[in-house]
Amino acid sequence: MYTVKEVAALLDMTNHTVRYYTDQGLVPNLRRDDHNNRLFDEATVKWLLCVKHLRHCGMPIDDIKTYISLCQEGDSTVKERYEIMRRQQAVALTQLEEAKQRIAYIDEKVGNYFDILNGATDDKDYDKSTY
Amino acid sequence: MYTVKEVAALLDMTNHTVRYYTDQGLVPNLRRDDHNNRLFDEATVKWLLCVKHLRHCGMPIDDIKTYISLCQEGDSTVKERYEIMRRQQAVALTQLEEAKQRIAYIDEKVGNYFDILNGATDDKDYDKSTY
DNA sequence: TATTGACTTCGGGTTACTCGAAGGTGATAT
DNA sequence: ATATCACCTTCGAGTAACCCGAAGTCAATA
Repeated sequence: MYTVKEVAALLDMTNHTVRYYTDQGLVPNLRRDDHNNRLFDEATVKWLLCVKHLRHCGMPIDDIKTYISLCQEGDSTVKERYEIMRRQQAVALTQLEEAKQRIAYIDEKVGNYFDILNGATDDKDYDKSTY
Repeated sequence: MYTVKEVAALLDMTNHTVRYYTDQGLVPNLRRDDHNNRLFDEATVKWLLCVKHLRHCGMPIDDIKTYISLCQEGDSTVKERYEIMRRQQAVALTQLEEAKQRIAYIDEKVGNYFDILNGATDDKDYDKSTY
């Protein structure tokens, strides 16, 4: 059983965000202790992780809510859930490519700056417009 | 020379976002034609690309503005810019790892759903809590 | 006993878009 | 000639997803 703080640390989000997601009804069957404090068991942590991943795909809260509801409805919704996840799979792959491009871009910048700081001479042809 | 729409398509952002960034002063030396329409040359497209990458690292608009200003100030700010980019490099690497984890998570979901849809029997031991 | 610290709810604030209205321009179609 | 596009512009309001802090509760520790 985890508290808000613990689960936030575990999944690398803020306490505020954890509470926000639970308040939005994105975490089914969330328990409370006798002082009304949120208590996360293994299952609720998994839901929260699912929410986190979908959210990081750019899926809006309301759409995540829909997906979670479908999950609760049983096997009849498997096809629909499959299609949702397939779409997020495509999104996630695009994100990966973008992340790589971003890294390539930044690596080049860092390299350029590094060379300048270390007094590289003009044996490299810098594009002045990039700094 | 590109119009808003063209540069938006080129860099894969919305027209609105392109205008928003320029209005925020994130694109130095942006030209206008005689009808006040924004005109992007190679240099301004590069600035916009830089803004896009930094923004996707999660850098706030105001911080990007600061970075752009430093760029305009000449070589005296190279060290500071280097340090900024080093930090974003770390962020970008973290994002890459997260993207990979996200993909692994979603791939597993998709695989599970696929197996169910294709009438897989119980030779695989599904964790029921994940659907 | 008093302080510490983590929890709660609630409501306002912030960021970065996002949208649409209202209007201008220039090219093409009737 | 004029209408209809398809762009562009500014501006201001709306939205999503946090983000923060106040005010209060409770348990454990100094």
